[in-house]
Amino acid sequence: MIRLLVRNIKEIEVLKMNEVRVRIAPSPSGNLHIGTARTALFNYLFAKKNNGKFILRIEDTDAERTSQAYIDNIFDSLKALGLNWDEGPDIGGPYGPYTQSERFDIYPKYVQELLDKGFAYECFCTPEELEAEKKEAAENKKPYVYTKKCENLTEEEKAKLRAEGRKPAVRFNISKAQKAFHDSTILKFNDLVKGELHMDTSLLGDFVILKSNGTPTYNFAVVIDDMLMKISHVIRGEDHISNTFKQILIFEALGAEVPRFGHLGMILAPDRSKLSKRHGATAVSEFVEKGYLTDALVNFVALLGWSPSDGKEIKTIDEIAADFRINEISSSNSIFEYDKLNWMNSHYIKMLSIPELKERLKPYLTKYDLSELTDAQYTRMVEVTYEPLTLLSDITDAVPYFFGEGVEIDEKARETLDSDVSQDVLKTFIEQAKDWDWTEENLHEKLEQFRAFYKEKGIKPKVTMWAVRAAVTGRLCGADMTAILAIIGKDKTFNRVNSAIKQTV
RNA sequence: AGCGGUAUCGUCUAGUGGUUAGGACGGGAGAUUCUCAUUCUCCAAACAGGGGUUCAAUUCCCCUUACCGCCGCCA
Repeated sequence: MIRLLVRNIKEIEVLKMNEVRVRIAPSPSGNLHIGTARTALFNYLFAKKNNGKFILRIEDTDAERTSQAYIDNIFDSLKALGLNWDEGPDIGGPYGPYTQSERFDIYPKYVQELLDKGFAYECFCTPEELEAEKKEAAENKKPYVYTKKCENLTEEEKAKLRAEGRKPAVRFNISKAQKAFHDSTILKFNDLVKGELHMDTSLLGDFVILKSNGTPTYNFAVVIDDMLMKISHVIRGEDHISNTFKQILIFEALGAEVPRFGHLGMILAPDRSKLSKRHGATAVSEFVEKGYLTDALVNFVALLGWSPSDGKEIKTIDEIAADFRINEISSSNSIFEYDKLNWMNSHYIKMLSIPELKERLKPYLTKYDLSELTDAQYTRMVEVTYEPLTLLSDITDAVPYFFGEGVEIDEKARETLDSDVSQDVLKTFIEQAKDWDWTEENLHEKLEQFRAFYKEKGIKPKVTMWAVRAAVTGRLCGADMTAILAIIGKDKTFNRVNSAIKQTV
């Protein structure tokens, strides 16, 4: 009985060890970047698919570049995208804290362990000395690697340097770790998306793991945190591949289980450079402000590297998760093209219900006085204007003629109004329409008759309507004319048409 | 410079040792419509180049080229 229990516990332990735990670890030195969002998405999808945990960790070891506003932005953006985390700074979890700056007292212990095991050593080189070495390497067109000058300092030498007031940094001894755990200088690992990756670690310089100010560097803090948080799979951008080799060695030096790694291709701007401000929005929050729907953003970004097995590209995040296989992700870079995102966004806008649209459009209608319209009129306005929208914000410029008394006439409309035909149409319109019953249903019928009336005179329906449209809306294209007239009402219509009619002496 | 990675229509991609190399966005043409848009139909558009291996290569191997990334006491 007891034996059975022990066995069960062991099995549970094994299961726990095998539990999928992934993380997204943004550094709060900016708003959540769309590329980071994609990495987060793939981590999230992988976790969901494998019944694992998705963890958020804030990497703020560099205090100078960190700000609370960025942290908030990261939280908000991730939430808006629907990438809810199971453990994180705000909600805690079994392996917290989840903010690196709050973990600073954890790291020294492991630095000491590495020091004790001989996998790390103190380095007293000054920034100036290092700079000189780098410069020399560059002049000789040699790749720069740290000289290991401080590797074998004696206690006396160290004491002397300390007495001079020098504060040491701690460097990781790559060759020692490599030798301890591998037969050659070649380090290999099997990447989840790229397959086997290898690297000659003798080409790597001993890197700093603890800065002279006592704070850990990224490469070290990441390993300690991933180890302590029992991260099973590290999915991140391929710009981290060279870090991965260093990090694997630290895991090994610490006697920790090495997680599995997967490296994603990068997202590039259309000019194949890094996606930056000059290409437009880069932060998720900027896209949202512009009127992109987070569902569309998620769907679009998932398609950068991943493709659905059934060929249907429009999918919810849950559907994508169910269909997600990390090894099927494309390992090449992909270009962020707005064309498809825009198409997808308009598609998602069309899938929104009218009540939902009415609410979501409101932030983009603040320059108008919505109280001019009844709820029924506003509903109708939305119904007849939402279809051509690419962005929610497009609504702003699509609806000015529903508001205010007069209307601004654009150039094309002006030209149209100036023609004799248009003037004739408008005069006739006033004459006929004054007796019309002003319901949309009736207007539809009357306008049809009105067009027929002119068609008999050889005037195309298009031309007839252009005159009315130009007078009432000030432009040549826009929503359904019948609906427009019904919404703005008879008085406004007449006022606008009348003011478009030239007064002849 | 060194090291690592990637290479299918313009873009995102599917796919296979023998296929008319498929889809989506974008582009073009047409239909519908009071306009713009929507919607629908149709069309054009790709295996980077050179060597191998093989009866057969877009697919496997090598080289070249191009592009991306990394070479911090940044993350």
